[in-house]
Amino acid sequence: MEEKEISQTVVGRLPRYFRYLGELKDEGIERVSSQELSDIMQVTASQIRQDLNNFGGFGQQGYGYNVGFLYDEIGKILGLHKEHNLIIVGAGHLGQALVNYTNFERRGFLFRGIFDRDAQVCGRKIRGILVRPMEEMEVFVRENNIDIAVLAIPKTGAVEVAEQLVDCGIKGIWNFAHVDLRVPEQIQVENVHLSDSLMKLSYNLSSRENEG
Amino acid sequence: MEEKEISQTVVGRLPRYFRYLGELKDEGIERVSSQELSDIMQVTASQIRQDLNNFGGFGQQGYGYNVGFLYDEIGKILGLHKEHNLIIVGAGHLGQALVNYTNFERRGFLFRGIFDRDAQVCGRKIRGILVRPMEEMEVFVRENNIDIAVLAIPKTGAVEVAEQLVDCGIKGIWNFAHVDLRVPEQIQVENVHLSDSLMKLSYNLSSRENEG
DNA sequence: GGTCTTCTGTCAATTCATTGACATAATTTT
DNA sequence: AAAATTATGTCAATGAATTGACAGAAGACC
Repeated sequence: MEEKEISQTVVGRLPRYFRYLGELKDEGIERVSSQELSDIMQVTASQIRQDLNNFGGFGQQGYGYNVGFLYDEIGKILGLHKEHNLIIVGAGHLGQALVNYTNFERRGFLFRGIFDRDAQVCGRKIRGILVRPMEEMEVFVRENNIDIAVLAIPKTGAVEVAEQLVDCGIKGIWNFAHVDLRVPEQIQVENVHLSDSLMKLSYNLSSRENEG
Repeated sequence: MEEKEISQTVVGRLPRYFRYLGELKDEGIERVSSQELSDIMQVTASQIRQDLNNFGGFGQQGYGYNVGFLYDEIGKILGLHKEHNLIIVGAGHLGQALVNYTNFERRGFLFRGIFDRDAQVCGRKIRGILVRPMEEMEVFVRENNIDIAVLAIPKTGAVEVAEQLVDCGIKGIWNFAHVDLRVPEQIQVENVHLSDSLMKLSYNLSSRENEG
């Protein structure tokens, strides 16, 4: 169905377009040109046109882009028109924080279950969702049509859990564990390596210092 | 002091090198060649050599790289030999999760203060650190030599808080708020846009489906 | 100590990403 | 209705990142 392979560089920019278009929409703005967007978003107009054209001609010469239409289209491209069933593995501070962040649900990412290896934590509820023992995970994933697993556990054990998840048919893993997962290529992994991000900031702080 | 500007693409890979070298070091391995690292890390040996050479000749022909030495050097490049004083703005679930994640401290990122606009939350302690009202933030930053602020607040208000932080001399912002901050160019901003990351995963899941 | 092997640092080639330019289509103005 | 303006989609040019290739330095071996 997809004509050409889209680079991850482009994909990485889509959510930002989506965000800005959502804001324009909320402000009641109906049309926008690549130049106007360029001014707002601080990227070149050429890049915007190039990026959007990967997915089709959404604009019209002499008019620009219809904000609502483009917003919806990018939403579809990002797969936000479908619902996703998620589980969280790891009910620690981070896992809890993610469950409690309701914006994901608003975009169709529905937390269906939470799993933790700690028996003390199991049985508790977080935002109304029961924390279950790890042993129940595989059956739960199969029975509840779960497509995304959020890995909010320490790196020890993350590889093993990822393997289990792959075995019971998960499609994607949102990985907060500080380790690289080796999974079959049809499984999508999106890493959020917080310490890497902080180190990058640290680098930029020092390099700035050294410049003077 | 820096000879040439290093691209953010390269900088973004440094923490990963650092992580793998740390693991090798922990395993007691003393030397490693770019080819061996290449096999472990799944990147080309050429890229590894190219990346490292941006910062100097750390290796030796016929020998490879000394793991311990290279680990330390990359640590220094990343600025991990210095301590950083951090504050967290926003004592919600995410802010708490970050404070409770002790690995940052281990790398020299020290949480010195937590701030929240909610009077109900102020006065509480999180991992021994007092939550203070926003009004005290500016003075606290100045008096405690804070260089990094972690923005763990909703996007409403984030821009304003960022401005305050810049005014009282912060050097870097680790931004978890879902908004782009406009700050003077000497201030470093590192964004962690979780929903963007999740949308990227969502895109890759759908595009994979469409391929068949 | 001489020979062989290993493996870096670096240059060149290639691939990928971004920017600039413009023909042309649709809109707006008069 | 014609002229003027706007702004896309796309091609070409430029710039950046990645990969490949190899001279030559250091280590390993005999």
